[in-house]
Amino acid sequence: MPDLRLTNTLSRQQETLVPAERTPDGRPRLRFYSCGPTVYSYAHIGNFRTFLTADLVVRVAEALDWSVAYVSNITDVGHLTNDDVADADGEDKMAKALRSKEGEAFPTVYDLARHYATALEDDWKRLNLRQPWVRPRATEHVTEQIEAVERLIASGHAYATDEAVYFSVTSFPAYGRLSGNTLDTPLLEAVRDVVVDEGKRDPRDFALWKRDDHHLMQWYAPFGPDRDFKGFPGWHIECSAMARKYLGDTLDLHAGGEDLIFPHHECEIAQSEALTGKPFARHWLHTRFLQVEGEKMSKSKGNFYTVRDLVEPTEAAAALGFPRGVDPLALRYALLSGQYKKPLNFTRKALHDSAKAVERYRSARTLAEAAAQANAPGDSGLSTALNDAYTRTLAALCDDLNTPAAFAAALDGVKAIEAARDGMNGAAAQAALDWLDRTNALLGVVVSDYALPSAAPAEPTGPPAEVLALVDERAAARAAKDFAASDRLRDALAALGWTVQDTPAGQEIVPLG
RNA sequence: GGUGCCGUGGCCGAGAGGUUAGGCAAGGGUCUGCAAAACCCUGUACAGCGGUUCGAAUCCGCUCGGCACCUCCA
Repeated sequence: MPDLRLTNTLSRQQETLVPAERTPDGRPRLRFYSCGPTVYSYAHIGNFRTFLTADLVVRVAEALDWSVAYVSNITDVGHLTNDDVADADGEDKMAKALRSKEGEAFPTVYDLARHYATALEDDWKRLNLRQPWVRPRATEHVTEQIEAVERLIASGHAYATDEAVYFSVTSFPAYGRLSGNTLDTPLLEAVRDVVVDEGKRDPRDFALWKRDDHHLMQWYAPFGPDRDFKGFPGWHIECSAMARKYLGDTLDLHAGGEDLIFPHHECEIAQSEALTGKPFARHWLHTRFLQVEGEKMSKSKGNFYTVRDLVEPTEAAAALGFPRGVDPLALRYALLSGQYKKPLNFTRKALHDSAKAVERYRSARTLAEAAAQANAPGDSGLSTALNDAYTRTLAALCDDLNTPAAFAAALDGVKAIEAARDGMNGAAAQAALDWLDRTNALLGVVVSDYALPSAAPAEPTGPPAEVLALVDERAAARAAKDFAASDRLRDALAALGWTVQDTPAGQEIVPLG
């Protein structure tokens, strides 16, 4: 088994990921936490690029026969748009979403959060991501967060003002180790010094809890002199609390988008390590941003896509050349087509390329299934080439999740199956199916693990009778070698929206577009 | 201003001091009534300018361009 090497943001170098713990039967046990989204709207494809990075780690770990404890949270507490400002004038994004046009459908923020959390899980399945072992929600772990804050206050790492509880950054000298924004960085102080709270001791301190009895979500917390601090938790503390609850004091791996390096992950490290005295995560993995057609994805530029925008038959999908919606596995392929540690340019063309690639896997599978059915005698001549392709695919993924190299290696396997298409005996077909399963376990682009949600467009039930009549007529014309008539009929079919192709098995009709 | 990262052929995207990445597109061919599909062949790229080296896309410096974070953000 190859080593799994990943770039560690802490050292900015590739390091071999070695789980600290083993299961009773001696397998490595990976403790892995991946930051999920705030559920105030539908997750976009950039979010999913990050989740796909985590998904690959899980798949590779499974292929290496590790036991994987994979936790991916949902942030369903609305946090102020300015995390350091403790006054209640700032509006949090969940509250903002509730007041938006889409938000009118929801009676409360809780309903809104529930809706978008469900949507996230649907999209998760559409893109064929592995389910986490636990998907904890911030609102269901407020007790754990309050306990963590209490302990931080007790140990002198945090203090309460009239308005909030802050983590004292100077009490944790290693602050800045992850991002490079260390305590001697002069502007960190200047930029964060926009706080109106007079009681804040250092402008760089960040909030663990905010007192706010107007916030849409609020809980009683025993902070402050009167031990009555009705309010809501700071953004960073939820991950520290939930990671610790499910995975213990020290994680093997913690992942997220590159924007989380600072302040979110930096603050998590400070809180967690101040709390436990132990290293929080041994390895940090961050996914670079996705761009669309060479530009930053943004709603104002019209290049902002959610998964459902592309997968369902929407105007957005049609504008990209997919009137019936993009094959979810093609979208998955496109989002994996670049290595996580480099920016990826998501383009219309890349999406079309990906759709073709996914189609090749699918047709290889069809070929193999047919040959398995026929089950002609003979030895498999395919096993060696396919085993080699698998080994190289896995090796590429172990080399810092090098997905382009992995896809290149896997495609060699597809080619081997295509080349064997006519002479494939039963043994070769079994080898092909086996290889497709193993490769699918690694990359997830051959078939989905999930029955697609009902939103998946139903395939048309077949061509209408008039089309079938023309096809029959054309078969007759071809049999009579009346090719002029045959070509006229092909044009007639095209006018009805169908393409006809001649294959060794006869005519094949597919809808245009 | 600070912190971190990137710039490869028509497009997407690996590689990383001396040996073909790969895909898609394009051109040529085989096959087919014609198409389609499939298969075979073809491209010669590393932002610019200096430097180190026998040798640099790969190391160093500068310049230009882009991205992220420093304020909610995957």
